[in-house]
Amino acid sequence: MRTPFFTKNKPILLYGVALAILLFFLKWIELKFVLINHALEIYIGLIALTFTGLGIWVALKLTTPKVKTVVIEKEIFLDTPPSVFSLNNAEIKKLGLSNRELEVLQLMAKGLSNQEIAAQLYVSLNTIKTHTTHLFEKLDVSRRTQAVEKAKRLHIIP
Amino acid sequence: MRTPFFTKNKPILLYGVALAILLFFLKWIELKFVLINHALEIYIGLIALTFTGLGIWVALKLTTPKVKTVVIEKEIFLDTPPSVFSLNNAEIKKLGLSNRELEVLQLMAKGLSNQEIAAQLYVSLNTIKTHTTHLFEKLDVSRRTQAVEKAKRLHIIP
DNA sequence: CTACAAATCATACCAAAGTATGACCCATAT
DNA sequence: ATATGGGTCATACTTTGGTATGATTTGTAG
Repeated sequence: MRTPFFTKNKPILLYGVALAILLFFLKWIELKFVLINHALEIYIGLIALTFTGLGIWVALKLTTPKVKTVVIEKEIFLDTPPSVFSLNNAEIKKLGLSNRELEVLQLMAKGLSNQEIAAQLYVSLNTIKTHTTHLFEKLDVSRRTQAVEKAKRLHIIP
Repeated sequence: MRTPFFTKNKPILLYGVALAILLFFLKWIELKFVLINHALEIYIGLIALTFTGLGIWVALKLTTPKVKTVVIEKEIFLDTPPSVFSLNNAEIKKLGLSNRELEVLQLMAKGLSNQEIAAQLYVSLNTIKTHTTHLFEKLDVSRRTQAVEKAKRLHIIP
């Protein structure tokens, strides 16, 4: 990033100009005061005062400000936690659920009856009953509501 | 809170002492330089330099440090949205669910049988059956799995 | 006071869910 | 070739769930 010369050295240039003006001013004062005897102390006092002020001004202009970094934590709420995909597949394998059993489980979770599930999958009611029996054994439950609850808890189904 | 006098005015006292020392120093230089003709410019230059330095030093000591505050917003993702309480209560009122019906619904969602729910609530199986019938009417469903699914969808239960 | 909703319980019946057992087909791994 | 596991289906039976109807009690709002 290129910073223009003037902008970058502004304080220094200002200092130079101010110094030049002051020197002229002091030369003028000198001419006035050399005529008056015993006025050297006042002259020096004025110089001291002026340059002290100049020093203060320069210091204030040149000091780089301290940077204070404040980190504000902004909470963002998500209703879909991004960790759903890896876990469920692992659980399905661990439980040994077959494809068909998984399909039945998903329809079961939607609240469908065995009859409705059978219609959906174009198989007989008895087949669905067999699948549900196997499902309950593998999930270690005895009722469909428990199966759905456990499956959701294990992130097998959304 | 009481700040000790010395600690509070330390820079000012230091300035005073430094000033006193400098004045003595300058007086000594003056005695030396007045003997040399045309040395006034050098003398004044030294004074100017010295007091500029003094001004800078005083400024740096006295000024409260400039603080530039940089605010960085850090996003934190949470998976529990806090908007669950107002909505469900509104839904419960809208559906006209009674306290007891809600209790039954919650236990139902855990996968408990009517028998188990009855035992939990210390009432008879028939009572639970009555509650579930009312629940199904109000939720406009015909099976417990559907009731649980719908209740979760409406954020009535976690 | 009374009308009403909530909560309780009962009896009876039908539908759905769940269990047990056995059988068949088919692809795949041993 | 055969053992294995997934998927299919059936029969028979038990348990649970759900519906219908009616009754009692209690607290509360009009």
